[in-house]
Amino acid sequence: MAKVLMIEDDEELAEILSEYLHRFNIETINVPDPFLGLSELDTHEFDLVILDLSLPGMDGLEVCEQIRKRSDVPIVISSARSDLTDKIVGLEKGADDYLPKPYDPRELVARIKSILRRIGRDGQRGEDEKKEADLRIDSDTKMIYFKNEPLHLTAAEYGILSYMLEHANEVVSREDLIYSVDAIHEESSLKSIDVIISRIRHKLSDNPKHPRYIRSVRGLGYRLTP
Amino acid sequence: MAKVLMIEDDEELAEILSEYLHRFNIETINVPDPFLGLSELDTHEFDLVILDLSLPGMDGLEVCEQIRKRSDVPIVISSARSDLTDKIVGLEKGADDYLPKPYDPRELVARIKSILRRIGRDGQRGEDEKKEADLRIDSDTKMIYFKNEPLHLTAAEYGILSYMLEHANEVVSREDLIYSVDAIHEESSLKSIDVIISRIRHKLSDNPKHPRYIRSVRGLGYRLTP
DNA sequence: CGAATCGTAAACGGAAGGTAAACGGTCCGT
DNA sequence: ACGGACCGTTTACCTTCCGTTTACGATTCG
Repeated sequence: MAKVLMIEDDEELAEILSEYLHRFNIETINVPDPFLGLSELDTHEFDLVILDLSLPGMDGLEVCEQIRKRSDVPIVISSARSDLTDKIVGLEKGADDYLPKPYDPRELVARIKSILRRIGRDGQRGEDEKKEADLRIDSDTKMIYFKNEPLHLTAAEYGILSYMLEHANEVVSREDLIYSVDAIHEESSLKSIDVIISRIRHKLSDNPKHPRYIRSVRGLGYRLTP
Repeated sequence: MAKVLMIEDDEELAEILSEYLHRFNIETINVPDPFLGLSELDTHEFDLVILDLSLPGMDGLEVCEQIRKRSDVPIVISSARSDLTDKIVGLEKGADDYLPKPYDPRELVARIKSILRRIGRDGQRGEDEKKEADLRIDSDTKMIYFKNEPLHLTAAEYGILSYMLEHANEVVSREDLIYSVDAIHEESSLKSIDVIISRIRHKLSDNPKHPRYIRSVRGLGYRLTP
């Protein structure tokens, strides 16, 4: 069941679409205004966003930007305006598709399915298909590979990353790290960890705003999801 | 196995009914007086209440109101009085059915089954199929799962929710929480709890008007049913 | 009705996190 | 031993987060 956030002020239309989409295994949450939509995005995860452009209180394209600022979730713009410029600007702001109203719901479904298929997140991840971790450590050579490319790490970076790989998916505190990693002196400031984490993130191209690999757990430490 | 609370001062009758109902997969707890009944409701969950109207110490209709005040549990009134006004008042006070004594136990069973069926909580999901709780906590990874999706919680939210999970189905006071949750300062206003509860409810998509997971117990605190 | 309680949006501010830059110790090769 | 490359550490500054308070509407109680 794919989860979709629909930001649409015409609540009746939203209801109809919701019902229709549900028949195609797409679950929707409807919100009538963009601020609600953004806060919804902050608290729940969605596979896709359907965004109406003519919204109260905020320009639709602005909403698009705001969404893109906090997540990479696919966006389908639906709009009564069908001028080329709107379309272009929308797609430039980060939308994945642009659907001029009125449209046939079937087209909407088709486009959604297509986008979800393309990015491989239709919400029904096959059976137990286990995809290989991007981060892997070779116990013989003591090298760490990222997407099968060897990483070039300093001693402290290596120490932290290997420790976190051994404790994958767990929250690792800065204290844990400072005591367990040889290349870091125990009497150092905890802030050193932050700096080295930052450097590792950079080498993993991990955007700290929306980290994929090393996410910080406020007040506790960091968690690695390899 | 549906769980039913029977408030009935004729203990012999209660015993007989209990036995009978048990044959139809209905488990009952008997209490002879209304105060015991209400406190039982505060501490345990029931699928339905059978309430005798001629009770010692409190008017039956008053009991009905009190029950309705703290829960939406279905109520079947059973009464020796069979005047129309009693019946009407009873149903107005929130009862779901009214059964004049004497009645055939078979009718009682039929009515109970009917009510449970209507609200989709007959307590017997398949055979021994264990209903999995929607909320689950993994203490290793410090994550709480909701319908098998990990929740993104802040420290205070996590603290409150995990505490309430440890005390599931009990009423937890704001004082308990403020004292037990690290992320909340003890000197804070109790109102902070309300706000964070509200945020948790939102993340659980729990409608506060008819909460499924976190219900407030006026004047006492909150109760979590995972 | 008024008073108490609850729900929650909004705003605030202290604390935590991100990271660039500077600093300084260690390890080289020459 | 000298100078420089390397890198762990500290500092400083900025941003973001989130617990808390406040305010107001809704609901409930007596």
